[in-house]
Amino acid sequence: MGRRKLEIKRIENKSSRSVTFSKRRTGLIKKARHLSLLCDADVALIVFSAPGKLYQFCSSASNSMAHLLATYEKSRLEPESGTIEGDDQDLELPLQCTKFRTCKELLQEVDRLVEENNTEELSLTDMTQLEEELHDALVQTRSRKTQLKMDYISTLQEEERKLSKDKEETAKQFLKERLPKVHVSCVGSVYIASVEHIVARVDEVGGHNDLATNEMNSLQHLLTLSLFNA
Amino acid sequence: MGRRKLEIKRIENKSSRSVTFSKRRTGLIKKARHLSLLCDADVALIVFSAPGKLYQFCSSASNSMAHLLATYEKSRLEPESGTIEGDDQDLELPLQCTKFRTCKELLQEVDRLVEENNTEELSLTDMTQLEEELHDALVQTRSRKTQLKMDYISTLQEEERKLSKDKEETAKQFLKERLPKVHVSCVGSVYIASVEHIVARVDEVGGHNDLATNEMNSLQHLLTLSLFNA
DNA sequence: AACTATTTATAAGA
DNA sequence: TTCTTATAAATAGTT
Repeated sequence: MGRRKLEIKRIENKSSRSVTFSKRRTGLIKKARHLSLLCDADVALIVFSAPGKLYQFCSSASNSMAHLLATYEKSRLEPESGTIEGDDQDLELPLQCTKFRTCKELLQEVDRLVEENNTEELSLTDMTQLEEELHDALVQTRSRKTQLKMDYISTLQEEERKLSKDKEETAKQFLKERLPKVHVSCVGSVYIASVEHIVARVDEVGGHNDLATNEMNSLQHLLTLSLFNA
Repeated sequence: MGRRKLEIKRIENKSSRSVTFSKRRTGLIKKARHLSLLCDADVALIVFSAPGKLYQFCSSASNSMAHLLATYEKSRLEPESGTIEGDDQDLELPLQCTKFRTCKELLQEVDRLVEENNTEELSLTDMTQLEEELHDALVQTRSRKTQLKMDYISTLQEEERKLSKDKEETAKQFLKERLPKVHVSCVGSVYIASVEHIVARVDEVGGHNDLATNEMNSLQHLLTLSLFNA
């Protein structure tokens, strides 16, 4: 939408790329805000410019970007819901990468290629292919590492929920001992509803964070899995 | 942009809200993709519909949503860079919340309000105000909890970087022992560059995840901080 | 930073 | 739901 139709591919001119980035980023964040306001949706948007500067938007429905991301992490553990757009390299890479199940096998492959071309040069094509395969393995490894971190976050959250429940009853008892004065003075249901609202809220506040040592150990286990075990 | 101008506020009609959500979500994801393609930017978009269904987009520049989020978490630890749009409740709440530094003080405040109005009702306004303050404290607490998790992720990542460095030299030595055959057969600089590229990449692959127990303990410390200590 | 000719997105209607 | 179309909104190239 402008003076002429623009092909959707990388803008080579650095200056116009930067101007377009600025304009479209603004527009995108605006549209994200409109979507969340109009449709009561929860939206998080993260943009890194090519030079690596961060821009972000998060709808007010969630407390913060961090909170929304936590919700996202929880939800992605239930893969039945939701759709995914964009490049999902996991769909493309496994075939190539299964060749290199371990770092050892990868190095053996290097050996094999070198030995095959004993006195001859390893062709540039061979090297490029190998480089690509290494890159793919690297991508997969990073993805796996990140996945492990995400999994751990959900472990944390589960632990947290358990502890919240433990404290729930205590907190409820505590407040109920102090609030009967309010109940006595209430003549309608409005105040009682308010008080119970507060009790419910304090229950939520009551659950704070902690960690069991055995959870720690299981994480350590997860994270010491060896490379390429996708 | 349609038959008439639309006010940007929640669409009350459920059916048109749903239709609008569907259309605008599609448009938003399309624009996110265009921004990433045109401007070489890295974009992550997460949308939850009001009923809680997840939709997401992630640009191909990042390996995956998980990878981009990890990058995001890293970058938000360097607060000098980037801008934040959307509701940042941290900017508004601290003044009100400092009143309730601890859960104990909060409960004392409930006591005080109840005693002030001994035989009289606690006014609805009082209750609403108290409710708001409790809510604010809750929001702040959640935000703090999430921040602690984020901090821990960066601790993980730092530990990981340290271990990567330790393994770097080992991996480099290992590959250099096996690759001289390639160097010998190279007549130009092209192949050497390729080989060194691979070495550099394998260095990256070499650094895999692990955890020191003392890091665990320090996390446990962080997460057992009491409520309302913002 | 503005401007404005065009393209693109989409609200309402079919 | 999906398509159509009138109109609003975004923005590419220009100043």
